[in-house]
This record gives sequence, structure tokens and C-alpha cells, in this order.
Amino acid sequence: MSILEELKWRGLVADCTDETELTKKISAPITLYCGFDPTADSLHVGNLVPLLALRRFQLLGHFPIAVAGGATGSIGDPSGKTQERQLLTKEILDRNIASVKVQLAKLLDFETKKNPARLVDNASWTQNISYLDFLRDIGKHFSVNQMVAKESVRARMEDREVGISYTEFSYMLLQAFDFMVLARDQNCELQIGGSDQWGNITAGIDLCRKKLGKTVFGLTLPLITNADGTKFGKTEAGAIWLDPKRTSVYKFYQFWINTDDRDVIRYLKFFTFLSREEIESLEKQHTENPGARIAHKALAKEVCHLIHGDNATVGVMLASDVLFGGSVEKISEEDFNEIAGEVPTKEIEKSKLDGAGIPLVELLVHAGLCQSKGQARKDIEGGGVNINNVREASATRSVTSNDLLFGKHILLRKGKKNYVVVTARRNGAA
RNA sequence: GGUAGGUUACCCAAGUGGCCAACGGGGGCAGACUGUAAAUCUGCUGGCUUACGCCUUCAAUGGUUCGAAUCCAUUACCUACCA
Repeated sequence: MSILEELKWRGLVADCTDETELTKKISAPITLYCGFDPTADSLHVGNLVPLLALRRFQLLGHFPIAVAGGATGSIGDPSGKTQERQLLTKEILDRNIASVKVQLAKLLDFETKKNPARLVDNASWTQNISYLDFLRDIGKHFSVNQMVAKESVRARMEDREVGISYTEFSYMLLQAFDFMVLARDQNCELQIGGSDQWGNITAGIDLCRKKLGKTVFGLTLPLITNADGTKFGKTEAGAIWLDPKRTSVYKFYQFWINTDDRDVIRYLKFFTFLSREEIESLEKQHTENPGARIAHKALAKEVCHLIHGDNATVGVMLASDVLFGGSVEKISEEDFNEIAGEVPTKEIEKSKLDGAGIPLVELLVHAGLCQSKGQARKDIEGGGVNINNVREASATRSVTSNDLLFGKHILLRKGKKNYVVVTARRNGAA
């Protein structure tokens, strides 16, 4: 199966330039690139689709280049944004690039002899070019009339409230310049990106033709949407990040497990490397018995494995199985200690549990499950709070050492799926 | 620059002197039903309090009043029409 067929089957082609030509081109290995702007110190699940697409190309023998946007990131892409962006400081940008590079490196293969991936920073060729040279060599090839017509710019021009700065307006030129440099120096012939990148990509294609007389291609990946109309990858608490320091592995796993039924098969295609046969088999099982959630589990396991590796995945799977398996009462001490590190955990000084103990409402706030004591009280009265998986209806209840499991832990739950393990530690211990 | 109108909680939006911590909708949280779904139904949704209640909020500041989101003045921002 060619890469194009593969992507199409997965529903990963939103748009594509000259498909017939590209199909011919792609029958032999080609070099392609995708850019990632370091807007934060971690990528999030929304970046995953293009990143995994690069890898899909690599697996089928093509040469992927991941471009870290040191230059473009310092400008800010107006695509898909309704507001002018705050520019990042140089220090933040440097830090972001460093961490994003590490994440990019993890998902591509740089070691293989056959078609190793490359990672470059577009600052390396943008930094030393002078403004005048850029205007003369690159700017001359762009018509403002055309630029203004591009969706990303037009949307902002029509909104008199926010407008668009000259800086962001110029973003397109920088990205087009990237494509041209890569086409010229690395023989890169294809750029991929999210569907909001279409305008930037075609700008690059035009530039390559004018400047190099070369025909290059563009392919965009669809914007992922949830079946309920909400934005993919965002929860109330914020984005789901790839960095476990920002989004714990447990939360990451839970995010995928909680995928809407209607989305799960699509997401298996988007986010995993499972084969067509495997996914079709999962789809069959899912349709026959959605309650078993086999597809959800496969999705969560695969993506978690991809991002966080084997050990972490095994850990959170165990934790999730135990907590949601139905029989938390019968949990063994060994298992409990195992999962204590996986689910959100808070410590408390053991002495606070002595005697009368600590009011439950305070403990809930301390554990971060409730925003305020008043809210905690309401949650308890509404029947939403469980201690060691036993519903607690009394808002005046205190928690004491008697509630400790294995003399060490208290399992708090708010609602159906918000668990926190509170671990008692001896006074003075760190 | 002129004139008219606006600024209310996470968002939209009612309220034009006391019955206002403030109608309604959305979102969120929780409960029931389930499968850690979806849909539906129910409760909650400023803080403190076991509770009576207390405290802080209706753009900002100052004022009138026994009493202000509501009236007056000033400031800031926004919208529309005119220049």
C-alpha cells in the first residue's frame, strides 16, 4: 500500500495538490517536511497527527524532516487564530525549542541507515539573512493582493476589532521561505501540515516554482473534531500535553479511554499504527459490544505506549484496571502501592490524622478534588464523595488513622472517575 | 470631534431604588440510568459557616439615600450614527 492510500484509508488527507502527479512522485522515496512551532515547552495531542504522519511516511521508506520553528515561532502564525498573539521572549522560545526538539526526536527514527529522519531549526537559515535581502529576494515574489485573499489573513482583516499586525502578516513568507530552502538544499518535495496550513503551504509551493523553477507538493491533514462538536485535545482543565510533567501519564491514558464511542474508530486510524486488519477487527468488536470498550482500551494503550513507553503504560493500565475494575475493596496492598504512584497522589502529615483527625471537607480541598470547603460540603451532600470506595454522606465527618488502608493510604473519589490517593507520611519526613 | 447606547458571575443575557448573591440559557460539577459511553431526568454552580447567619461582588472612583447593580458626577473601554 502506498503512503497516499494508507493516509486516505485512515481519513488523513484533507487536501492535496496535484494528486496524480504526487502519486507518481511518491512511488519512489521522497523527502518531505513538517514544521512545529515551539509555542509552548511541550507538544500536545493536537500536534500528534502531523507528527505521526511524518512517521508514517518514514515507515514506508520516505525521508522525513521535522522542522522546529525557531524563526517562525518567534513571529506567530495567524492561521486559525482570531487574536494577535503575544510574542514569546527569546528565553522562553529557546527553552521551548529545546524541549520540543526532544519530543520530536522521540517519535522519529534518526538511527536507521536507510531513511533516517532529520531535525532542523528554521532559525539556522533565517537568522543571518538581512531584512533588505529578504525583501528583495523573497518579498518580491509575493503579491499582497494574493496574501490578503488567504483565509488566515482575510479573517483577521475583516475583524476590525483585532486586526493583524505586519509581523503576523509576514508569517506566510517565512514559512514559504522554509519550504524553498528545504527544496533547494535538501531536495524536499512535499510539505505536510494541518488543514489550517494550506495557505502557508501553497505560498511555499508558489515560491519554489518562481524561485527554483521546481514543482513541489503540499498535503494537509484534517482538523480533528470530536463528535460532540467540542475541540479535540482540550479538556476543562486545559490541553492534553505530551510532557508527563504537564499531563500525567495517568491523565493521558484516561483522556484516550474517555473517547466518545462515535470517535474511537476514527481515532484509532488517526493516532495509532495498528494495521487495517487490526483496526477493522476492533471496529467489529466495538460495534458488537460497545460496552466492553475494547477499542477504547486499544486506543489508549497504543497512544500511551507511543508517547510514554512500555513501563509507564503498563503502570497506568494496571492502575486504571484496578480503580475502574469494580472491586477496589479487594485490592491487594501490593497493587495499591503500585498504583499509588500512578494516580494523582497527595501527601498529608500523619499526625493530622491522630485523635479527631482532619475534617473530610478540608481533606478534599487539600487533595485538590474540591475548590472550596463549601463546594466540598455540597459534593458530599450530593452523594458524590467516596472514601476508600464507600460513599460518605456526612459533611461533618472527619478522617482519622482508622481510615488508612494498609496503614498508609486513603483513596478519595469524587464523582465517578476522579481519584486521588492521599498518602500519610511521618512528620518531618520530606 | 458631535450625538445616542452599552459595560452584570466562566460565556450569553435579564434586572432600572428595598422582595438581589442577582431571572433565564449555555458550559461545568455531582446524582439516577449505564459501559469510566451517548441521550434523558434531577440537584448544585461567589466565599466562610453544622445551622441562624455573616462577608465580598453587577467596569473604576466618588456622591445622593435609612437603603444602590439600579439615581447623580467623573474616568476608562466598547457599539452605532453623524463629521
